[in-house]
Amino acid sequence: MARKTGSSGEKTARDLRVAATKLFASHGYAAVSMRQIAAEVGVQAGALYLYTTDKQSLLFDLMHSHMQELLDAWDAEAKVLPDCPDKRLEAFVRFHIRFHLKRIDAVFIAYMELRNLDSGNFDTITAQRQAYENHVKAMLTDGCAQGLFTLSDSKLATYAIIALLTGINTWYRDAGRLSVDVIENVYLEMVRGIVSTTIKS
Amino acid sequence: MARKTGSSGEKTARDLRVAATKLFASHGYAAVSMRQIAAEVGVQAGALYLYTTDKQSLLFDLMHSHMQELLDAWDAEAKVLPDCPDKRLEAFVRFHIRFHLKRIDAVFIAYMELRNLDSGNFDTITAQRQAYENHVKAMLTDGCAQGLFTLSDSKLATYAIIALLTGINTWYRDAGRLSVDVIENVYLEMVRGIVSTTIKS
DNA sequence: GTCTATAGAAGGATAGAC
DNA sequence: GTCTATCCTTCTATAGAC
Repeated sequence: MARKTGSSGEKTARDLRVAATKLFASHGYAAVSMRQIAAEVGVQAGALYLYTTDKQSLLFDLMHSHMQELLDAWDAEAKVLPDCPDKRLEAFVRFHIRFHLKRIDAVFIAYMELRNLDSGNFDTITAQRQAYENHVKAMLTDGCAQGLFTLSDSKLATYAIIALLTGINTWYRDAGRLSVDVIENVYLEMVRGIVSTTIKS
Repeated sequence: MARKTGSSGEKTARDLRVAATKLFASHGYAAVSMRQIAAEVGVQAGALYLYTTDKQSLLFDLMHSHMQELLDAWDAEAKVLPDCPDKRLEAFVRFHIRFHLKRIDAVFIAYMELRNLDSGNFDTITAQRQAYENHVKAMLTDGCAQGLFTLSDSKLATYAIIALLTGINTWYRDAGRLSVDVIENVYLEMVRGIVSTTIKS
C-alpha cells in the first residue's frame, strides 16, 4: 500500500493489466499467449508469474475489478441522487454510457470472456452482473409504482435497456460524428420511450 | 447436389458444421481444437480436412452462411409485407426475435468471433451485417418521412433496436417463464416506444 | 525483479495405409 | 472416407542463474 511508487514491480504490475486488457479485448483470451502479453509489457514470459499465479487468475482479476469498479461508481452516484425515478433514470443512462465508453476494452472482456472463466470465477462475476441489473430493475419498478413509468415487464425492460446502452460500445469511435453528450441525449430519449415516461426535465 | 443422401460423406459434412457451431459457441473459436471437433463428430482429426481446408475456413463458412440465411429470410418476408412502416416494423421485430432465438449458437458466433476472422473474411461478414442494418435503417427513415415515427437519429435508433432485440439471446432459455409470443409482444411495445409511434394494430 | 532455458502438453495440418 | 502416425510449432508454467 504505502510502498515507493517508483518501484519497478508496481509499474510492471500495472503494465501487465493494461497489456492483458488490450490484448484480450483485441484477440480474445484463448487466442492470446503469455508470451504476447510479456512482449507488450516489455519483459520475458517467465517474469509475468511474479504478478499472477496463472493466466486464468489474470483474466478473473481483470473482470472482477472492472465489475467492482462499476458497482462502486454507481453506488457513489446513486447515493446523492434525488428520489424522483425519472431523474434517477436520466442519471443512470448518462452514467452507464460514460462509464462504459471510457473502458471499451474492459467492458468487451467482461461480456465476451465469461465462457472462459472457471466455474467458481464465473459465479462470482455473474453475481456482480446481477447486482447491477438489480439496481436498474429496482429503479424501474419504483417508477412504475409511482405511476411515472409504464412497463409490462420490468425484468425484460432491464435487459433491454442495458443491452441497448451497452451496444453503443460496439460502434462508438472517438473521432466519430457524434459527441458523447449528443449520444447521451439521443439514447436517453429512446430509453424514455421504452419506459413511456412523458416527463420533461 | 444430386448425390445419394445416404452418403456417409454428406452426413459427416453436416455433422461437422453442427459440432463446430456448438463447440465454437460454447468455448470460443480459439479455445476449441480440431481434435475436439473430430471427437464430437465421431471421427479422427485428420478426417475433418476432407471437409474444410483449415480451421479458419470452417469458422468463416459458418458465419457467412448464417448471415446469408438471415438476409435471404428477411428479403423473403419483407417482399410480401404491406407498405405501412408500422406494420413492417412489427413484422421485423417478430422476425428478428424468432430467427435469432432459433439459432442461438450461430448468432453468438456471428457476434463474438468477428475478431478471429482473417481480414478478407472479416470484410465480407461486415458487409453482410451492414446490409441487414441498412434494411432496418431504411424502414425507420421511411416511417419518419411519413410522419409515423419520431426519431432524432435513425442510424442510432437502428443500432439501438438491433442491440435490444439481439440481447434477448443472452438471457432466453427454452423452458423459461415467458413464451416467445409474449417476448415478441413485450419487445414490440418497447420498440414502438423507441420510435414513438402511437399507432395500434 | 528479471532473464534464459526447458519440461511437458497440446495444437494445426499432412502422409500414407486400408 | 476414414484411420493411424507423425511433423513441427506453440503453449503454460517452472527452475535456477544473475
